[in-house]
Amino acid sequence: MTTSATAQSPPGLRLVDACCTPLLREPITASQAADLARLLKALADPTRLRLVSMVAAHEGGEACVCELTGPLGLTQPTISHHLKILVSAGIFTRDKRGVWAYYALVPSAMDALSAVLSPAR
Amino acid sequence: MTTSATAQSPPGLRLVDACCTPLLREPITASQAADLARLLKALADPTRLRLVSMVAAHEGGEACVCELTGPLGLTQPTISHHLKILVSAGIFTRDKRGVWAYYALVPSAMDALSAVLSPAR
DNA sequence: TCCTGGCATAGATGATTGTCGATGCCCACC
DNA sequence: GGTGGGCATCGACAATCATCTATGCCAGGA
Repeated sequence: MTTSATAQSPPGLRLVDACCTPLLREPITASQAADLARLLKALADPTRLRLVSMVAAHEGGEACVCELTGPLGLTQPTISHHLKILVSAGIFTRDKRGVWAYYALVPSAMDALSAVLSPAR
Repeated sequence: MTTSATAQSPPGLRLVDACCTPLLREPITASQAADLARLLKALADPTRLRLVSMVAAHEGGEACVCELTGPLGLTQPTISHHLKILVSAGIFTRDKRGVWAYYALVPSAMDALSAVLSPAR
């Protein structure tokens, strides 16, 4: 049984707030800009982009920390730190099974982000 | 005649590099991650997001600095600084006409970014 | 030619961030 | 109950960043 734990914030909530306002259609408000900037800031790092890419492409769509530390050439605490940021932003989910912590992508996250940034139709 | 000036880097070049690699399809390389992170970092700021939104929604798709300083409540040098970052990232173009400098969105920029972030089809 | 106004640059400063080593927690297995 | 390993947290440090004030540059009008 999967005991999901340590939900630091409603997953993807501020994402929904930032979403659905086309960005290029009309001037966004200050708070909308702040929310969207928080989400983009979580992605605007080479290590975190590689984490997203590796987890998404991994078999089963999930991976544990021990599988991510090696290829990136960074220490385990650093990887854990980046993963925490991605979870807080609503991009990743964390599922602790036994000793291992499995991280997986929230599909709607990248979907919504892509929609906000795409030119208004 | 529009005398475009101060092209600090090939506009949108590193954007094309980062583009066309779906991110979620297969693990991206370190240099691809660095390029994409540079682009995202240029957008991951509330002020710059509002600038993008305001310019895109402005009539004619362009705006001069004097039209952007007021609504944001920041000083003119700060706005110029953010605009320079957006131009360097290939997101904005700069066109100096007489005393005024007009900034406009590079359409393909947000297009490409949105495509990279969208789930692989 | 001398102002005036729009914009860019320079230098400084406080805040945020990415990374590390050290350590603590918790689960599973002897 | 003790032990080992996977992972998170803590504290520190260097680097980057967003913002400001002061100043310089340049085009257009008096």
